[in-house]
Amino acid sequence: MGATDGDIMDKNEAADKRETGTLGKLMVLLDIVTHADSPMRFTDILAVAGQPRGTLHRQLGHLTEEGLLEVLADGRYAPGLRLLDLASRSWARNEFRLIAEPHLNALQQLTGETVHLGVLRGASVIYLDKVEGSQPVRMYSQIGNASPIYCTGVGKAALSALPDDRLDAIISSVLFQRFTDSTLTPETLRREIADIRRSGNAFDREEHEVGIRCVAAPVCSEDLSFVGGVSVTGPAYRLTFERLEEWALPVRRTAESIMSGMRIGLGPRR
Amino acid sequence: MGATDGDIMDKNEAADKRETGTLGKLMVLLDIVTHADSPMRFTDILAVAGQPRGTLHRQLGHLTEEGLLEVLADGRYAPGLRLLDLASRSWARNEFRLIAEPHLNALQQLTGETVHLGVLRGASVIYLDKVEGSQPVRMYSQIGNASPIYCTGVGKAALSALPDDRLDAIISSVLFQRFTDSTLTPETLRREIADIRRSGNAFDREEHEVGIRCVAAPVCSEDLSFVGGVSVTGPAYRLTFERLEEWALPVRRTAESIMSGMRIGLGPRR
DNA sequence: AATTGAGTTCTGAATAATGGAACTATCGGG
DNA sequence: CCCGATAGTTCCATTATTCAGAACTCAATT
Repeated sequence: MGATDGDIMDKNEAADKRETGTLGKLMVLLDIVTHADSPMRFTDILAVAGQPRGTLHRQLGHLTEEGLLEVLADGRYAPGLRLLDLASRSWARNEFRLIAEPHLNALQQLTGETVHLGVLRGASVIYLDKVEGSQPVRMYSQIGNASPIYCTGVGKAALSALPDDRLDAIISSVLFQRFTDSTLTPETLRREIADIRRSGNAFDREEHEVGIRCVAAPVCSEDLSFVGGVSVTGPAYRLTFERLEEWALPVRRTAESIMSGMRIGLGPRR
Repeated sequence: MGATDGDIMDKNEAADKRETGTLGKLMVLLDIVTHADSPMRFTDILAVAGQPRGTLHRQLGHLTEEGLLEVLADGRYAPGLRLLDLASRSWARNEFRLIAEPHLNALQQLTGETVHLGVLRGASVIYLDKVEGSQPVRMYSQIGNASPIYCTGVGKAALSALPDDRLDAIISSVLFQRFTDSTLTPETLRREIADIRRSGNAFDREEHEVGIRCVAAPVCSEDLSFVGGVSVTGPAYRLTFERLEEWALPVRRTAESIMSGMRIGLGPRR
């Protein structure tokens, strides 16, 4: 199982200067509960939320009332079903995903491996879509997942599309966790970004999970409102280094197709 | 393409007596935007939200700031990526889903058809999980989807587990849309519910989509904090009426296994 | 240049959130 | 059975946010 990262988008998320008032406070709670490994009791939340008991109680009540949280039989709080409902709609109609979909399928056909579309959010990559071969594998298990940016092909590809100031801001806000022997550090990451900018391709050589490699290429809109990447991922025994090189170009081509689709689909304000 | 229902959980959702203050108002907006077929301009939202311009502007600003909404290049509002992030976590750790998973897989193996786990939320069914055969079909396209309760096997199974008062409340709050020639009306639904209670199985005989049939059975926790169902779904040419009968028992067995798993997993307040 | 439409900013007044304390319920000993 | 904890809920005067509407900016239209 791929390590899920709990603590990556710390500062970028919270320390945004602007305030969102009541909503912001509630979202902090929602994050606490959804990030927990298992449902939390009132007191558990109280300990980390740093709010007076009365206040917390009302806030959790409101979140529950709205279906964003759920109270289990034993009183513990878990994420609510409304989230699934909201997300499924948000996913189904996502413009970028819709534009990319046919190109992702084509790339999957060509390579026979799993193809991903990911997008940068804060200091994480969120997988927007995934096209697999024939195996009946759990799909939701990836889509929507937030993954670290410094050890996934899509993440590094996305970073390479950013201007230096935003790149620096992100790199310094992330804490680098070591997943495998090959996981990058801030310094090696910077060097790699330079390579990616030159070649147009990012690679993941078992940097996140042993035995998993990928080739990726950046996909972004002109105004950088969308910054992400496409990738082809597979097991190391099939994705030899030659294979990775061989697919570098098709992946880049796919990225370009998606980008030109975005210009058509989003350019004219219909 | 299966019809997606926009307008089903009207009253139950909104007319809940309790107020959630600021959060409630913001969630209404979020619903408006996520329910829209395409991104909405400020003025579009203004028209349906019934809020003063200034107020709406700030509210949308807050939602955007939190990543729940996104502002596209042309200023239109679309659902934000944070929703995916929240939902993926909420799904991955959902207790009921985790308990049901192995049983769903077993049922899929046995029947070779697609197996669903759904749960009642308000007056809709939300699909919590789906196990398919070999076809590489889009999974997210179902999970999280809210479907009508009166014309899906899982929906009818779930209803049959409810006490009469809650059943009545739901039936009267839903507006029955006619999807196919076989779609039920409030009256025929009530009659069917009675059948389901007797036999333990719900069927969908092309009531939602022509050519699609299913057998389902109710799954619920003792305290009715979870009310849902499992189903086996497939094309009419494979799921003959004899087949449906043949699988009625295995589906019921699966439902029972899940329920006993829930008693073990949820009973003792660990 | 004048008009309309779309979006943003500002303000005192209205409303909802806050936090502390008091209250209740449940549990584990002694 | 009672005591003291621990856990969760309710209350209410105070305070901070949100509200509504008007005034304002900016662009496109005529």
